[in-house]
Amino acid sequence: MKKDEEERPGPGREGGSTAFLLAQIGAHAASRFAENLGPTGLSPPQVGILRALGHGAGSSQHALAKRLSILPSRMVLLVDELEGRGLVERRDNPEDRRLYELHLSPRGRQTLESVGRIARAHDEAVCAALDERERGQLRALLLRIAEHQGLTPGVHPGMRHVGKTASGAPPLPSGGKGRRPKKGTP
Amino acid sequence: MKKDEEERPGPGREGGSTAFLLAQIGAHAASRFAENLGPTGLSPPQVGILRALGHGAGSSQHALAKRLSILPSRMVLLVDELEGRGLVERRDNPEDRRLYELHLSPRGRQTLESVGRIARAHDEAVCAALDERERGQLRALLLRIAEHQGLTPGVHPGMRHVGKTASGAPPLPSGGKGRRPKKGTP
DNA sequence: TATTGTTATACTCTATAACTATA
DNA sequence: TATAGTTATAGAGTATAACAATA
Repeated sequence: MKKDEEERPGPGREGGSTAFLLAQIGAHAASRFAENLGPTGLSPPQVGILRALGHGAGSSQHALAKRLSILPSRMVLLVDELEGRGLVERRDNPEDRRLYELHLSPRGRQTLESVGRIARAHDEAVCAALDERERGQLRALLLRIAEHQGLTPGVHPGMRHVGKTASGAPPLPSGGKGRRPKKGTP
Repeated sequence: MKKDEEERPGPGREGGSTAFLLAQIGAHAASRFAENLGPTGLSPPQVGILRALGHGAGSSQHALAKRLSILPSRMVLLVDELEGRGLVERRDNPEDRRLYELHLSPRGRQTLESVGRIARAHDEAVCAALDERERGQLRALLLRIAEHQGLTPGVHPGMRHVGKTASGAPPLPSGGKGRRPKKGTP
C-alpha cells in the first residue's frame, strides 16, 4: 500500500499538544501517588482532609467539604473512616450544636508526617528526568498556569463529572428517606 | 492562642509540590477538554478511538482496546454509540470471522477534524499564561518527563482505579450469564 | 483449547433529593 | 425558614467472570 499520510494534528506536535501532555502526566502522577499511599490505607481525598486539618483545625464538615470541593454527603463517609481509625476527632461545637469541630488526633498528625515523606519521594520520582535548575523552571511555569487558570493552591479538582449524557437526557428525580437520629439527641 | 506554626510540607513549596501541580493542572485540563467536547456529544475515550482510527484504520476492537488501555467490555459500548451515530463502521474481517475491522466513516473523519479544532483552541486556552518561548520550554520539559515515566505518546492513562479498599477486602466472585448470539449467525 | 466480541455483575465515585436536629 | 449532618438513591466508570461463535 501507499505510504500512510501521517495524520498529524499540527506542526511539531509529536506526543500530543502541551495541554494533552499536562493531562497525561497529571493523571499518571495522581495514579502513582494513590499507589504510593497504599501502605497508609488512605485515599487521596482523605489525605486532603488530613492536610487541611493539619494547618486549620476546628473546621466543620461542611466548611471543609466546600473548601476541598468534596460533596458533604461524601465527606461523612470519608470522616467516618478517618474517625474509625483514630486519625480524626469529631468534637461538639458548644456555640452551634449542629456543627462538629474536626481535629487531628496525635496519631493523625503522625500519619500526616508519614504522608509528607511519601509525597516528597513521589515528587522526586516524577521529576527524576530533570535536574534542579529545570525543576525550578518547570515549577515556575506551572505556577503561572495554575494562577491564570484560577486554580486554588493545594486543592486538587478531583475530575469533575463532565463529559457525556449522550442523549441529552435531563436528570431524574430520586427518593431518599433519611432515618437515624443525629449525634447528640439528649 | 499562640501563632499557628505553619505546617508547610517543605521549603519553597507554596502551592504544593511540582508533582501535585502537575496532577492539579492536568485534571483541570482534562475536565476543560471534556467540557469543550460538549457540542460534539463525544466523550474523551471516544475521541481517543476516533483519533486512533484516523491514522490506523482496520484495527479490531480488541487490538484497539489494548492500545488505548480501555477494557474490551467497555469498548463494545463506546463503539456501539459511535456506530449508531454513523461515525464508525464495523466491517467483517473475511480472514478471521471473529474480528471486526473498525473504520472511520466520512462523517467520522469530518468529526475528527472538528475535534482537532477544539483541541487546538483548548491548548491555546490552557497555555494562555505563557508566551511562545515559554510554551516551548514547558513542552520540552514535559516530553522528557513523559518519556522517563514510560508514558505512551498520545495515550491518556484514564485514571486507573487504584486507591482505597480500606479494609483490604479481597474481590468477590461474581456471576454472569451471557446470552445473545453474536453478529453474523447465518 | 484459545481468542473476539458480548453480556452480566459488582464496586467505587459522583451527584442530588430528602430527612432530622438545630439555629 | 435556613443550615449541618446524614441517608437513600441514581448514574457513570472501572473491573472481572462467563458465555457464544469462531479459530
